[in-house]
Amino acid sequence: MTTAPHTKAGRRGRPGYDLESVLLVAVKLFNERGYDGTSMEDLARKLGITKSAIYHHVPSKQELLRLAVDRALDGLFGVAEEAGNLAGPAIERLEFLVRGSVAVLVDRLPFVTLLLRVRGNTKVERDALTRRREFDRIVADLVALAEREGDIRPDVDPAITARLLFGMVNSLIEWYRPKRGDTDIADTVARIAFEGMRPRR
Amino acid sequence: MTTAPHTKAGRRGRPGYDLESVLLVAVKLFNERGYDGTSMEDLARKLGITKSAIYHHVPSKQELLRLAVDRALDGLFGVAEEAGNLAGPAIERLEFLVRGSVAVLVDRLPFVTLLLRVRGNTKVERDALTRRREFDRIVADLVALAEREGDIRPDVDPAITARLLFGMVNSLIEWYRPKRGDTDIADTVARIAFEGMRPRR
DNA sequence: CAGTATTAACCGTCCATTCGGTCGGTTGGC
DNA sequence: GCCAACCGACCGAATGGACGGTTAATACTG
Repeated sequence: MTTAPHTKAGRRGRPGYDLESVLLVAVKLFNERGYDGTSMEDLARKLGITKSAIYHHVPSKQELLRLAVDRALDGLFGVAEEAGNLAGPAIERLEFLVRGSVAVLVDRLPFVTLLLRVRGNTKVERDALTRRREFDRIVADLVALAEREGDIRPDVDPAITARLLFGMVNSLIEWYRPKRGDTDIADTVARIAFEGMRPRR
Repeated sequence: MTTAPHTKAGRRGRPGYDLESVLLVAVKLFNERGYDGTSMEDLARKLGITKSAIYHHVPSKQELLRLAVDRALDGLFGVAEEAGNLAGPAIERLEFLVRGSVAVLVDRLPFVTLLLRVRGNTKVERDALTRRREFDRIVADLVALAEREGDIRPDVDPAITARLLFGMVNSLIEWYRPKRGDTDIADTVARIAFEGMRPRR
């Protein structure tokens, strides 16, 4: 099945795909079959154009990947910065960060999905992993601070708590598919994470 | 860097790798670079033998993958069955299932890691995904039952609670590396999951 | 205990196909 | 007539896999 080239109106030149629309289809395909499992020929077929036409929009396959993961990382660092500028106890900033991360995850689902599957084979992937680890460290520091403030249980290594917390958050990419009319997923995640799985009494 | 062929003593034929030892190295490599990102030549180089020698042990690259993911799935279904045969409230069986899953995850870390990254490109991968979904359904049913018994908060869709719970559990493959002397990770996970992140009072 | 099967691991070479990518030329809407 | 989108032919390298022959251990036999 091919994807129709949805050209934005009011553009010069011959209508068809632009970089943005190519990227969207590419990322979707990368997520379905894996980056290495998707050939440029596969992508071309899906787009309904030839392989060489893709190279008019983007210089390399790696560049497609870079554009995608950067979009995810920029979103995550955006909320991390917001959370850092906040006042109040660490636990509240942490909850803000969790809710914000979920929002980014949902809003840029295909991009974050791709990011979280990067292995580190090439420079582009290693750079992405480096930035991602930076983000993880911000989270870990915040959890550690919240523990020192007495709002996170002290009998578990805060680094592990942070991992488990964002393990839960990041799992969204595996199963969450936004539907209109469903309750706010960020709220659900925050509730399970911060209030626990058991019923409140 | 090549891996030394650790032959078990008292075996017939020329010493060297057998299927098991090839599989171990292969799975490790698949996890580092991704299945599609690892060529049989890469694997051969790592093993210190030629590519054709690998095909003496295994008929295809896909078969290596099948062996690996089956080992993971067999482990998970093992504890699922155990949990099913248990008596007592659903919440207790669920905790048993979580602890058991963590144990399998840690014990068969490389195999489960590979399983959780399978995309569904080939028949082998689709079969694995089918079995995995079966396991997820078992978990979801158990969570739903525990909710009906009043031990899981009713204001969140049990299917989502199940996803988040095992999202947390499965995240172990991304960061947990067993070290001797550290506290039982299954216990830590169960505590965070069932008692929550906040301090007990 | 010598010699011979038997067994399993391994090598070298080859092959059809697919890979990411290049290049010069063409098409079609503003 | 400008310009972005696109085509088709092509390239060198890498891919998974096939195949026939070789080597080094143990097991069986007289």
